[in-house]
Amino acid sequence: MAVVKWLDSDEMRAWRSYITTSVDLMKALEHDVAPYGITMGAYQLLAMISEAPDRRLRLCDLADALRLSRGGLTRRMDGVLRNGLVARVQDQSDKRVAFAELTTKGWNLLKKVAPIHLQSVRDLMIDHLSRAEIKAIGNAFGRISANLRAE
Amino acid sequence: MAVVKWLDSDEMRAWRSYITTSVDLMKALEHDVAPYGITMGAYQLLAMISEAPDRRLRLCDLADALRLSRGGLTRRMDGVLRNGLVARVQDQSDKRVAFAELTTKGWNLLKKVAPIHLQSVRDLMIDHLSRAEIKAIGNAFGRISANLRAE
DNA sequence: GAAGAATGGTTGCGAGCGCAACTATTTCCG
DNA sequence: CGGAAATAGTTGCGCTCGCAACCATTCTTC
Repeated sequence: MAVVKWLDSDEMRAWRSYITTSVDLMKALEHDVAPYGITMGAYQLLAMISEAPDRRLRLCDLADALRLSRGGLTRRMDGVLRNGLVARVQDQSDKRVAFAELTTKGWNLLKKVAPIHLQSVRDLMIDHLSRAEIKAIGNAFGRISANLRAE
Repeated sequence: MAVVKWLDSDEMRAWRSYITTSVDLMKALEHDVAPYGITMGAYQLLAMISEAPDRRLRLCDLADALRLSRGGLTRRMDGVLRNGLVARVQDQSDKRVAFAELTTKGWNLLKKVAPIHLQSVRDLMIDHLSRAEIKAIGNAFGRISANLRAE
């Protein structure tokens, strides 16, 4: 095995600041939506469904979008089902399939929380970045993501 | 409350690619060290201690560095203690305090896994970025982090 | 120097999630 | 058509971690 090339100081700074900041950032986002009685996990679930046609999504696709295992999704669904934010709808043509569908209550909550969350994203990240940095981050992470999925 | 300004397409791309890629990236890093019988959590713990003077660190400082609650650290310590990678050393002058100290076994494992992890970081992220992107990410996340800690 | 506050660490409890095994349904092919 | 393989979702188990209550020790203040 070839000797691994260590990170130089720019690379190290990028890596470390990225890793540690990401953890802090996620906690801060979580903290900001907590007063509305919702976790970021549930928020992202609602947000995903809301963008789908008819505001419903196959559980399977939802799991992929949320980067959850199928079992993990079942558990996350438990919460939002119990709170009446989402309904579980059985597919009539393929009886293996079920959909998660946003309820009125879920939709109302999402409409209320989305601006809060958006403001967090601005305050904690986006508004601290120059246009060039925003583009750089979009490009960089887009490329990293494409490579991850290709592996 | 003022109307929130929605994200434009560059901002949205930056935000979304950052969020989703980060999750995927963490899982990939976890996957790459798993064959060596270690989790990223334990790896980061070992790495933190290894950088401290005498390769020992107060539990309290370790928890801060790892972004864990004190309880969370106790649990993460359980694992590495059981595996003999780290020793728990009581402070003699202040009997409330304990240190985590790298054992020879822990140090050897770290030496073995560090190049593997480093290679992952390069393959999955750093080597996909231009020098300008690396600097942009270092600057951007450094600034975001400073703001988070200031709040 | 004694009472109360602050600090460091652990523990019980519960939430979130991955994995593997399981059931139900559908598809694929000989 | 019929049986094997694939697909969708759930469940039991285990791991990680935050929170709050708790104990021990040290510091502060009068």
